[in-house]
Amino acid sequence: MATWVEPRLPRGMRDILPQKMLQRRYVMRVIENVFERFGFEPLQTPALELAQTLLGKYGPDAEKLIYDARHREGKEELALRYDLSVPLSRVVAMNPELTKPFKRYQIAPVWRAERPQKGRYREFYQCDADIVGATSMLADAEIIAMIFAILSELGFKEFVTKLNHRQVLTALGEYSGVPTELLGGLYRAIDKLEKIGRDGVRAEMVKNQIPAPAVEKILALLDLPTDDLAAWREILRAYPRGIAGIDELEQLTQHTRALGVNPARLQVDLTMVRGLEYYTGPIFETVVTEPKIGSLTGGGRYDGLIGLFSKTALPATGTTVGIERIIDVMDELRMFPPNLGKTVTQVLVTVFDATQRAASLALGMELRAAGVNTEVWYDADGLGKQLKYAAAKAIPFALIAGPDENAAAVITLRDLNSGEQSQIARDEIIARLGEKIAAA
RNA sequence: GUGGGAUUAGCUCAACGGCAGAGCGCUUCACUGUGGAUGAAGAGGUUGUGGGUUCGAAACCCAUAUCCCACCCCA
Repeated sequence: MATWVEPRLPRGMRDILPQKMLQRRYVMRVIENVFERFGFEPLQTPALELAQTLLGKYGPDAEKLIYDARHREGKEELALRYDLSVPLSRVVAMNPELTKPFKRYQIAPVWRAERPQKGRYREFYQCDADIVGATSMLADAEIIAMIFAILSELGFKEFVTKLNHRQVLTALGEYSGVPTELLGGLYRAIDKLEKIGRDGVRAEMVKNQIPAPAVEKILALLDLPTDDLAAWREILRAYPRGIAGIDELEQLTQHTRALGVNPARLQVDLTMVRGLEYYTGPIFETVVTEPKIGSLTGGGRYDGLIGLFSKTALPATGTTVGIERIIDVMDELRMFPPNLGKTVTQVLVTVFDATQRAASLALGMELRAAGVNTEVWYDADGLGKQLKYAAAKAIPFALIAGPDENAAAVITLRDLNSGEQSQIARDEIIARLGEKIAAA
């Protein structure tokens, strides 16, 4: 035997035990169903990518969080994927024959070496849906409509999707005259407006060495309502990129209305910034106000990314749905459907004694053949122990058959939730149990 | 990556320099055809890990790991 080691997990990683797995699977199935309803196809890619595939795509800050994953004696420089958009771009570049627009979804783990916190893990699942090869703002609008479909289907009421445009932010930089190398600091300061207020943003800009005249110009802008497109259009009229961005935001909001998106839950917010460097067009982010847990979805248009892997550039837009945070929020707010069980098992077939074992096993296999998730007890234990097991696992039903039942050709069906028992003819048991399960 | 708090039985916590404990849970029994009720008995601990101070450390000091909180960033 090897030496004893205390069982531990790597930092920021966790096991997902069966009861939690059932919740996760429920959320994933809802999301997958909505994705497919909008015509997105499933895709899978390796957890590992060549390091060069990932490097230089996310910006220096994010790049520090990428996990190295070299084989001990391997020659390839490998890294664990950091998101699903870059692998998608690689796939599209490698498979030019894919029919465009290419709509795919992928639900898979990604790894980021961040400092863990509640709702922030180093290994976590992302659910991405992207459209490659469409320049129309209708594609972006469809992504937003899909986010709304997912969140409302999961039972979310208090959420808001914020919209901004990378080109508007770029124009804002041009307008204020902030040098390119300081733009990141400028955007990050602006992004905090809601959180730290106007004076906080001023302090943040000063801290980030934004020149004083630029600080004043930006602050004047921030005094406008953050969704006043007309006012911003006027101010940015000398900056074609800004105007183009505002045009696109207007088209986008119109399209979302045509798609039935509730306008009250969609807010243009010209101070919303997303960190990833590859965004080029509209950007969007969904936040819930109730538990403060950060954003539930985030995405945008990245028309330049695929061009980094291919001679022919392709436009792309999409979103990440933050399943981990959705699950955390739903757990906290008890949003899971009440009939979402704690176990997959629907019935426990008890074994009355050794002479009944064969009969119980046969009954169990019959139930399984009929599609009922069934467990059969292993040992010659008392019924008390067997029912206690069923109760501990929250198995809803138990079947009992001893000499009394045999004599009458019946089986006792016990409902563990109500404690009610009924005798059912042996040859009707599958049909009757099926009804009970359906009603539960 | 920076700063703060926490870490003792499976879980929630107590003991604050002098014999490591309680509640819940678990096992067995009261109960040879019935779980979540009651009563009794029992099992379970390198006090996160490694050093140090002390006659004596769960407690004080140092380091380290993990979790939580705030930054940073983000799903």
